[in-house]
Amino acid sequence: MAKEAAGRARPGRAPAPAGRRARPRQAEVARLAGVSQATVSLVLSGRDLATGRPISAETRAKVLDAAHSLGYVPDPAASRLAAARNNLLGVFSFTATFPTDVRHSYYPFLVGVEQEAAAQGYDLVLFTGSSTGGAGAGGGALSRVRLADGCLFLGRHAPADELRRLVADDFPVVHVGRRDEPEGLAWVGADYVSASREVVAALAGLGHRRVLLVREDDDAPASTDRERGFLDGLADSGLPAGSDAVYRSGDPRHDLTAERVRAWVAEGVTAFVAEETDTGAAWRALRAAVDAAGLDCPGEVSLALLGSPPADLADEPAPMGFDIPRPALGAEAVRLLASRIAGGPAEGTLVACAFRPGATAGPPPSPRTPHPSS
Amino acid sequence: MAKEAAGRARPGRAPAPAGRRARPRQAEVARLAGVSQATVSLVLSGRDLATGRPISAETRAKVLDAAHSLGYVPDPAASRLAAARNNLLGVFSFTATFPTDVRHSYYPFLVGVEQEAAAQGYDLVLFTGSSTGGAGAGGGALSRVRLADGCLFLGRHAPADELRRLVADDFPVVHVGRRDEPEGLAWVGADYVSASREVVAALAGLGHRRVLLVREDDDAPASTDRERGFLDGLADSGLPAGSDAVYRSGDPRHDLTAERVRAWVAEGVTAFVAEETDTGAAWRALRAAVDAAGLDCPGEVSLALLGSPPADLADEPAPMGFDIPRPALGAEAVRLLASRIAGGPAEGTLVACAFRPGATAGPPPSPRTPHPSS
DNA sequence: CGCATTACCTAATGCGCATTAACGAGTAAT
DNA sequence: ATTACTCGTTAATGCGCATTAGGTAATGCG
Repeated sequence: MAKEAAGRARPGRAPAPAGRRARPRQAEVARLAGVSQATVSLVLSGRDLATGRPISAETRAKVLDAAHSLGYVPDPAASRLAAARNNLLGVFSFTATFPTDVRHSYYPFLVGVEQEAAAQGYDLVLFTGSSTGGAGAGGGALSRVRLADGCLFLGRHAPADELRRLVADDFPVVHVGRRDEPEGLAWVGADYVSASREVVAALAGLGHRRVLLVREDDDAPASTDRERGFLDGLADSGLPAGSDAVYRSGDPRHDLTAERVRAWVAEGVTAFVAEETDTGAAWRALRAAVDAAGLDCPGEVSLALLGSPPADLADEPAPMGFDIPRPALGAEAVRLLASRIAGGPAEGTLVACAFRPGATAGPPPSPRTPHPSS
Repeated sequence: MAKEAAGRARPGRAPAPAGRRARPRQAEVARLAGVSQATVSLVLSGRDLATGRPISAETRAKVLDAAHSLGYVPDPAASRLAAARNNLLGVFSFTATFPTDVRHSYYPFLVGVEQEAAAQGYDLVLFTGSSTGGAGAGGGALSRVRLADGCLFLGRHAPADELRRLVADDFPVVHVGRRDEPEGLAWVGADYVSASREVVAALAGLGHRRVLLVREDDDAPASTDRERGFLDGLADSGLPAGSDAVYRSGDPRHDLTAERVRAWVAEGVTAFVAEETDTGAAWRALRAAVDAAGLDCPGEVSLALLGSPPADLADEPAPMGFDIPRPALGAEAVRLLASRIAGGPAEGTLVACAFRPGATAGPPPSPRTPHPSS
């Protein structure tokens, strides 16, 4: 082609402003060590040992010395471009700003993520949904995320379309939390169904025959799974699992009054179960209503929470329920992501929750007065 | 050289596994639009308009259409490699894990950082010091950081050698907090000297003649600045500013006893000032000792804190002192970093703190009993 | 009508690194 | 001694994008 024209055009970047000594490149290391750049790359990436690539110990030493004396550090952007990987894992959270808010706290997840990432030889990079800077064309999340080899998404507010897009491009993505929406999305989630079922089984085992679930008006998988587990649990124990076993309210704090609780108790309900949410509204409302109704908790009614109590109620007696193994979930997510990066399948994984006996449940009161259901 | 050999070797990356349709490149956009890749780059980066580069409106439209219909998103790694910039700002914090701990909370800074970054058209990327993954050779921080165009460093635990290295490589770095150590490091800091001085002036203005500073055994600039401001403030008001005006303890909780406080008061000290630290140890110890000594706070002794009270003491009466304008500091840091990226100088900037009258300081007790000092 | 502009666009090149075909130098086998 | 390898290293190439020197067609000027 125009090969003979070579030498005429001289585009590319202008040389760095004089006086600025730039960071050393592999080429400099190579020159100092008296070898080629390719050898430097082989040695420094350890690909020689791993793939049984033959590099003499002497050359290795020369290269490593040179790299060390120059203080060589690889350019992650170049690595990613050339090798399509740079050992970086992205973590994307869609909180308002930084994932620093303790209430929404992703923190426990992140602990597990961090540990497992380190174990797998990955470094972490965090992205947030808020900064909608001016990164040229394209959506905010989409572009930044590709700096890393793969990305974890936290929180139910992960925008479906961006996720869909990443999945379509076959970019390794793992969502923390069960999620069906974008077909082909990998996720890890807590097994709310089994855990909720277990809680109901425990209550039934204590002798409760009428158990009521209090939930908010939200159709996230996290909520529906709990309800399903609850109903399954009732069915398991042969208890009535009709729709009147679930009380659903958009504003429990308002709707869940002491009178209502008393009415339920009069009908024969001996145990209440609340779903866990960000705010813990259902649980708070339930506790408050039971208190207001003057009912003794482990004595007259039993309570359970399908999750962990909010942080600010940590000093109250632990409710019966289950704990989400958040660090384990995070770690599992990293493992799955690593597998995806390596070309593994995009599967969904459930992690079991730990049952918590707590101190808010006991046998139903008195010689059980049979209330003929219906 | 071996130019005639061209065509024989066919290295480079293996083509993507069949079936995986990859993310679109500029080349695809170009093909669809019927123009060259270079034109696509020009149009999409807006460099045509900015630099008065002549691109016909028709071509622009064709390119933009094509890009949109393909859902093109730029690869940040490639951008960074080619242009040495990708509109990403790094934020590096050296907390144990993620910057989620409320106590060390960098949160207020980050709020400002985030706002200003968005305003300047940058997106943010967070790094943490903990993940010491296996990113090949080289230090953890050093490599990751270069993904971004520049980086903010938070916290006094930023490792000096890595910072030095980045500065030496002329990588744009701004440290949040005054810092002299690596020569040529840009920083933004709060003006503790002036603020502390102001607090002392306020106490002197109330009539106090003997004021004592309680500080921890730490030589970070944040501490020494406060001491200097304190001493300057004493000098300003003509008060004795000898070394006995400062009580320094490695473990205030232990050393700062009620007896000691009583002794100081007997010597004529009427006001105490504590430095602010991560833990708030000095302030806690001071409060506790004064309480234990049975001294009424605004009445018999005045107290001041050179900073903001720890979060868990937020409901106590606000101490006299000053507040660090953390969001403003964060914003200023971003401005400075942007300037550095654009080639600006590596300067240090002080931001003024806001004086807080509080409720822990009043006039000294009684008809001032002149205690001949010494 | 010939030459200089001007307006638009493209070819060519490199950023820093990973990858791989191929080559030179030994060594073993035939 | 020639072939057949193995070992150690390098040259060449491209990742996806930005950049810049030209090139080409349309226009201005005398």
